[in-house]
Amino acid sequence: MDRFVSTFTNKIDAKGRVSVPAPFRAILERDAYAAGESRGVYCYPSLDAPALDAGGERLAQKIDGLVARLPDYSDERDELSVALYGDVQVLSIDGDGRIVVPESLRAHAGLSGSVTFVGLGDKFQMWEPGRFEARRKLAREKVHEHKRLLGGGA
Amino acid sequence: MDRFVSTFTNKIDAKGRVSVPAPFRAILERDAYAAGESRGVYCYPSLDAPALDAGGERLAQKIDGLVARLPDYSDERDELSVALYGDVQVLSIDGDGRIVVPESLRAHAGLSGSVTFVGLGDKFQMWEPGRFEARRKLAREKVHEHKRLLGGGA
DNA sequence: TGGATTTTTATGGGCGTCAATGGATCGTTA
DNA sequence: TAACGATCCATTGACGCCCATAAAAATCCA
Repeated sequence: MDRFVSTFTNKIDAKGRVSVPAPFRAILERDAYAAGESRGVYCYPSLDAPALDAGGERLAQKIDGLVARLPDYSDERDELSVALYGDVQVLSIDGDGRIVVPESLRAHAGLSGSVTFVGLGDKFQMWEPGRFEARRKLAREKVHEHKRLLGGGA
Repeated sequence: MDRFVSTFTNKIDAKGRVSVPAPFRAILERDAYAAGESRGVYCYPSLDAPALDAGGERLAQKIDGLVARLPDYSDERDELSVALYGDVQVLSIDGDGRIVVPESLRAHAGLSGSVTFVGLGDKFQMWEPGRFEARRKLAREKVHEHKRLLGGGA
């Protein structure tokens, strides 16, 4: 199973378009093909970061799974649905591998000039480059702290 | 199976007409075609929110299913039937993809200038934009609280 | 190994189509 | 005939689609 890895930074042009990094695109395509669905990127504001979460069909099905566990027409289901489906935007990839990020999403992540794509395994995130740099630095430090806990595995 | 996803906000004109977002329309059409039924939107006041629930044939059949589970002529069945069927309006979509929301429904959701369409998987809701924003915020907080319970999925 | 060539990516711009919206027309009915 | 509903028409702006250029990567060949 393919995973999103590495980070790439691309520009947003005057029309709000951004190229999805080619390696990510390849994964999305295989993913969509496997699910028999049309291509499309599912994108929503990250719950705990000034960034956007995104992924393909596999991610969409994961969300379906969460909601489907709850009984039809229950309050919990409606609430969860609003938060999960309601915030999701389906971005289509044009012939040149680009997407348009709507204003509402761009605002949440503070995106303007360029975007940093960050692979996270079964999904990826989109960050304002500056903010991501800060976050990455912090993450490095934490990893360093926890390194001994990992017990020299990989 | 197609799902209603994303949110869209459209205007209500002087005559009470609103454009149904094109992606939703596409789903409704496929849905109606699959069921061999004429197009039409089933719409009723949400039971637990100042909003309207709406959907196509698939939603109608789901409601049928809920009611059918209860024994014939039971009080529960009568009550549920009234609650679910009683307030349902079948709205027709005109040639330009618009529906007219009747006054009674509009009152329940407090709709006036514009409407926010919220995809919830197998149905969608129509909200007064301001109220929806509040609801969405609340829902996100709840999801955030329960995130670990959900197994870190989304 | 080094250099040349071909292929993929990223990015910018132009253009046609479709969706959203407002207004007009026509028919029906009270 | 006035009011309302349904169908049709027109405008505008957004979005999808195509092409052009340039940079980078991969490939090939001497």
